[in-house]
Amino acid sequence: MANIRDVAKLSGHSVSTVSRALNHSGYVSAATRQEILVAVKQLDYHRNDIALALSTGKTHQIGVIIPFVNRPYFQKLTAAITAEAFEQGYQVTLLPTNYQPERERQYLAMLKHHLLDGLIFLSRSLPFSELVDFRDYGPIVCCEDTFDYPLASVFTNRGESFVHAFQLLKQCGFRHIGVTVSRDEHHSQSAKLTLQAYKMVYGPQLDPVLIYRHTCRMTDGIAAGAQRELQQQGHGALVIGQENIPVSFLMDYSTIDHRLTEMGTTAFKLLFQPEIMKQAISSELILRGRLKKIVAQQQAKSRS
Amino acid sequence: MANIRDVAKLSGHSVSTVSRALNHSGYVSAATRQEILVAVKQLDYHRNDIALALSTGKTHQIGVIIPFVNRPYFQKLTAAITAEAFEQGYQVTLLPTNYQPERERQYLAMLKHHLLDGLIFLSRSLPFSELVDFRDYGPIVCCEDTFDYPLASVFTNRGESFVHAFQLLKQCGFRHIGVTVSRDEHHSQSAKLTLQAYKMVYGPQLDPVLIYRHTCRMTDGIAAGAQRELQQQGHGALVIGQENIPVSFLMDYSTIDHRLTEMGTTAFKLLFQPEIMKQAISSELILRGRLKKIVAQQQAKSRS
DNA sequence: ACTTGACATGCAACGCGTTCCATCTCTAAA
DNA sequence: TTTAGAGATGGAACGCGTTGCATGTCAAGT
Repeated sequence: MANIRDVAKLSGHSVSTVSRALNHSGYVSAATRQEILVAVKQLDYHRNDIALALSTGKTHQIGVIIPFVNRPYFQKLTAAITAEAFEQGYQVTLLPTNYQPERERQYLAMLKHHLLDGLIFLSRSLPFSELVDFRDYGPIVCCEDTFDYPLASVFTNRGESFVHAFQLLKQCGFRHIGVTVSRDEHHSQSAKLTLQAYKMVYGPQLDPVLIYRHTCRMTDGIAAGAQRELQQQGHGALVIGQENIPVSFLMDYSTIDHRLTEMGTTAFKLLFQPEIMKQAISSELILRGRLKKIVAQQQAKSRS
Repeated sequence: MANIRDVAKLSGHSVSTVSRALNHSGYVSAATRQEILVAVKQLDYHRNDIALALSTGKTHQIGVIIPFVNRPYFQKLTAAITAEAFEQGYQVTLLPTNYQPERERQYLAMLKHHLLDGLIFLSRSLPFSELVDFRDYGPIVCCEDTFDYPLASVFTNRGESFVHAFQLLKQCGFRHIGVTVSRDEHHSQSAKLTLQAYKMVYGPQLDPVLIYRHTCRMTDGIAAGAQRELQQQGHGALVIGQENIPVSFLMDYSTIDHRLTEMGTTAFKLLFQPEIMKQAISSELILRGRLKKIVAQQQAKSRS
């Protein structure tokens, strides 16, 4: 593998001139540049990006901390981040944690070591206070509300969306509501928000029997599974899912689209806009199936 | 950020002794090691992994070349590779291509530049002949049959699985078969194998009308979509999908499991086992719904 | 008493691109 | 004619961990 010194030798110019010629920085005469390019071609020289990273202190790599790589929520976010990063000349490294704090610490250390130019947390088990300590080593963005902590944050206000969904259900006359959660409300932000929203709309008492636990192992369509069960049992209940995943269209149930693509894109952008600290993304309730009809009827009624 | 020389100075030992102490290589007395560890703690020293990579020529990063990050086939494979890589102390960088040859070339160059220790192709648009040129720069593994090319390969023998599936359908008395393909059979290995298998079982003439084209943009469950349509139309046809994705269970149709997790794991392992060139993974036909019943009846009949 | 080798430690080169600083030329302005 | 400054180029340090080689000590073996 030829290096820049080989090119310098062959072309008869100095290393610094070669570097300038290849980076279009500083002064290099047209003739010299030409000779250098010839040598580059002849030796099939390509810059060693590791050396560059050591020299400049920038790796053009960002890390995405992700609990599980096989959950659609995270996949959608990752896809969006990757696309945006690519656009900007950055590479994305996936950093799976299984929610193990030790792994998260390990990845944070990578930032410290200049292995990464930035870090995006899709979710985390470490407390915000611990993340804050690493801000000095590089930009960190969290894909959730970081409240008063001085940590860049992009998030959909899921709480509001949930309230909205429950209100709609109430208006449509639904009285018995079940909710599914992954971890309990003290560990899962999602669970907390869901239950809070329920209580805000339906009042503080929710029958514990109607809280269903699904496992983190489940890789797709919790709502889809519920929908299937209910259909098979001929039960009259309907389902509202999340993330507008394809199966929700196929199985024709309503869903809350949290605009994850926009969220991912924004997360990447925030890495390099330290002046913006918090960015909210608004989500959308997509009506389908029976719920859609019911809502349409309601609207028709209220109009007449 | 403290570096190894700072630690050497503070501890009163040489840089090489510090390096040896931290890497548990060579001889270092217990007392010296202790003093060095104290200095390390005091300075909050952590090794700069970029410098390490430059020095050793190993980055512990492998690249996964992937056309689209949002397709379940690739996601499953990626998840498996990532898990195995993590296990072995490697990091995975996702390299999305959209099937643009230029991007693939760019990623291959990363291998040349020692930015990556290895490269896994989940799919590609470049010809094998071009990939072969890069073998000297680092290990490359393709997740498809590379035939006579000297390129490491892990693949499920999809052709055989397809033949098996068609044979089963034929035995069960199905006469009118439709197939779906993404790109035409000259560009898509998958399409080619599917059509070949059909012809092998049902004879050379397949009604062109029954070849359905689906788009690459479709992110999930082509078979699921078909199943849905057929059900809605009350059509008697049944569907066989691929990859055993969760929706196939939910919607209760049969599927061919190509064992992608095993495939991904194997792909990673092959990077560092240059002696193994080709590795086949056998797939499995999972019967569900009506097809399962029909096959069961057939078996009962043949037994009696 | 002498050799051998395990044990311990340090020096300096290496990997490689970038960039500050010094030097030199030549032209246009004063 | 002198001079400032643009234009061009090279030298060398820098970023930082690793490792081959040289040097030195000390105890066990002969």
